[in-house]
Amino acid sequence: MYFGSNIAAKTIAGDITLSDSCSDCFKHWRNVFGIRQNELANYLNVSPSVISDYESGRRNSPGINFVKKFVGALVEIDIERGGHILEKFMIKDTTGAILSLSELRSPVAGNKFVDIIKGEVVYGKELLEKRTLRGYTVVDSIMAILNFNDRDFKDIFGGSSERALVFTKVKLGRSPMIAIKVTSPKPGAIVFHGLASDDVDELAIHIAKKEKIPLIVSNCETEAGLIECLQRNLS
Amino acid sequence: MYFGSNIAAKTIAGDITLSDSCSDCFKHWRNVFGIRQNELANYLNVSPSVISDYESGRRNSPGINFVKKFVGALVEIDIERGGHILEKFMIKDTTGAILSLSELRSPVAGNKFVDIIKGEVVYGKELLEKRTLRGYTVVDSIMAILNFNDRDFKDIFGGSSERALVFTKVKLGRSPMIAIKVTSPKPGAIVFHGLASDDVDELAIHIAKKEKIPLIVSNCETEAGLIECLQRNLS
DNA sequence: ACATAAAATCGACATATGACGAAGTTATAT
DNA sequence: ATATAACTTCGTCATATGTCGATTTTATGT
Repeated sequence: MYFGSNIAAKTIAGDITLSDSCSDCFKHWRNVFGIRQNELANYLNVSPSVISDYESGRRNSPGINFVKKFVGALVEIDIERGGHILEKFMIKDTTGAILSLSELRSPVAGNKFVDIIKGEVVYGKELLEKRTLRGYTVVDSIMAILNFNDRDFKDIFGGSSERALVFTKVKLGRSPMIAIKVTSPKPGAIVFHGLASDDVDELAIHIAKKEKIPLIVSNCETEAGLIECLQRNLS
Repeated sequence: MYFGSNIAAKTIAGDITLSDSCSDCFKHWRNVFGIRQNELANYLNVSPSVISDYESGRRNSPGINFVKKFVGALVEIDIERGGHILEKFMIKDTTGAILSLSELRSPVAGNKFVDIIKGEVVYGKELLEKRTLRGYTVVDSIMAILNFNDRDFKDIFGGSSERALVFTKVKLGRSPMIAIKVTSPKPGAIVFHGLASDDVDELAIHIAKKEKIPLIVSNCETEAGLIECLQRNLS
């Protein structure tokens, strides 16, 4: 199962933005995706010369809106064609633990996130007032404990510490919190699913306090329901 | 050992560029690094109101040059302060196999790269004429074979297939090429160090041909010398 | 509550972008 | 060698950016 086309897009956008020669970069990435200037221009509803102008370096500091449109088009065109180029840059989950993963275009307020997942805050109500989240990852805690290594954790954070990490099939929540404790960067919020808020392990709460990470229990009926809530309400 | 501050920078730049609200993003990242508008403005030699204008969304498509300067400043200020924020986003090599890793600001021509590493092209002279490289990774092939897993390979590519992958302590080069064969994305060039060009394994060359990846043997005296050459000549 | 630091707002203006379309180049295949 | 597809170059112009400095608003610490 592949995840993270948005992470791939980010990498490409970052590459273009930081490059010394964004014109070369534009051309490079268009070529990687095997798309004609013509096609791209059509897709973006601009004249082909616009693409060429960018690729030939006529403008030296294009606005990020153009970069965004450009990268978006590469990604979408590739997806239309089957996503074979994108696939190479996406995360391949070999552990079977990742159930869902997304980076949000615009951040959500912590409180709103709690509502979306029918959450009950076990620790960190005040923290959530101020915190915003920019992505989430849902992992099967059983599979994660069995199969994750240190690097897997880094992968699922996608470079941002403002993500929610959602564990499903949680009994008491001790082991997930231990995993968090030894990991960096830390998530901006942790969600448990599968247990009542009263059942959350004391040590887990203790770690949450120490690390200042809000701890939430989701009362969605099912795992699938939780994932659906996230996907429907957050983009 | 940590690697890849440039990858961190890219992630941040990509985040800002693709974000729906780049102004929020500017503010977010400045806050993550704990830098005052004031300080940033000083560092960039602009008036503080410039920073505020960007963060308050007065302009909706800032040029990538500003983004570049902005991210660069965050990174450099953090490094001056000890690099504690950056560290969280960098790659931590737990395998001991990564000797050096860099993404270049501007691409190098394949041929120039060969010269820099005192290279002898075993296969793919023509390919190198046209190819450019945008980064390199030097790995200890012994350590890599012992300790790398599938994901480590993905990590060291940093999202770009236009990288050179340099293996040191190579005997014949067969196992490194086998590793490449099962990996994606593929590097743009492979360098072996530690053996004579005549000793390169036939099967290794065969794979290189099949995958259309130039295969180069570096004649630098020592591993350390090779790494120094790279660091001195490429940024 | 008050002083001070930090951040936001805003008018102004030189300069660069974003986009078009026509005309010119370079590859590539027949 | 020629036709065609793919790409580059360039003049043009409306609009947006990039930046400043002065002023007002919002935090923060005591």
